[in-house]
Amino acid sequence: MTTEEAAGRGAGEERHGQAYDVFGRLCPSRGVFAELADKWSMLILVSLRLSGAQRFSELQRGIGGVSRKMLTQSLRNLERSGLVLRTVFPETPPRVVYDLLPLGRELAELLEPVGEWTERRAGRILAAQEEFDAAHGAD
Amino acid sequence: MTTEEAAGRGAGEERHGQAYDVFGRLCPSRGVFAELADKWSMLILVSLRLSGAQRFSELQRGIGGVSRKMLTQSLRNLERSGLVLRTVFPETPPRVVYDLLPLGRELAELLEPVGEWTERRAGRILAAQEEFDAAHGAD
DNA sequence: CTCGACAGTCTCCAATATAGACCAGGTCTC
DNA sequence: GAGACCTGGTCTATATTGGAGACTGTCGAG
Repeated sequence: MTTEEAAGRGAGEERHGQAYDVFGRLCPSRGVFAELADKWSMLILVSLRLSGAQRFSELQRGIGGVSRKMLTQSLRNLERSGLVLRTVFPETPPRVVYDLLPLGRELAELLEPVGEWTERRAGRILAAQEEFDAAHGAD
Repeated sequence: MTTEEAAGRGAGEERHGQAYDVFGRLCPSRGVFAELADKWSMLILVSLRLSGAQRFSELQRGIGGVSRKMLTQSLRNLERSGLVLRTVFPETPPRVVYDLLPLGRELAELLEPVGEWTERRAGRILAAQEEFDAAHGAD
């Protein structure tokens, strides 16, 4: 509990008396969650888990549509948080390899089923979206 | 496979011959993933799972720091995708209750451990970040 | 009569994401 | 040895997004 949410939480309450609470606006764990709960970071973690250690350009090719900037930024973030190890081989052309650290592997293992689920249910979801749009777009 | 990634994927390859691939920039499942893999949607799903059906203002209070705008937007999205059911009771004051549909419950069950993990590991991650900042901030 | 709750919507402004150019080595080709 | 090309980035300009906070309209409380 990080002070403020000791006061008025109507719904979630303390839940299980933990030190951190992702639902608390001011709780440090919220910041952590916000950093990791983004598209690119999640895809990076899952990609590293599925395909093993990869270099920058491999990741970029593997994750369709990431810009170099976002890839750099997300990787830095993951490195900073101790989830990913960045190893530079000072050869030419330079080679930089990224791999999961134990902490990152833990999260990647939780995230992988989310990716699978998305692929498995994508058809159903797309259908629901079309239905919704048909019903609400043409009021 | 959605055409384009049949061509050059160096790292991930087809993986397991699935129809959808979240790593493909043009794959519809990527869009689905991008919509669901955001902070607020994930917190909403977990909140609904932990605390059951809730009305708009309960969700807002429960999820510290959501603006009404983002809450509305994320809920609409979840409703549109068939993960969440929105029920309006035309009373006064108006009452709108949100609950998980089976599809949403599935995802929420996968997401809950991610929230727990974040809370459990937040301390470690925060420490790693400080260490990183100390090492790299003061070069 | 004014205040607040409810479930939003709307507008404005700041922060963020993306595309694409640019960079510093070094190697390879000719 | 000039130019093209690879790597892993950074920089910049523009598009998109996110948050603060005012507005809506009906009701019950004080």
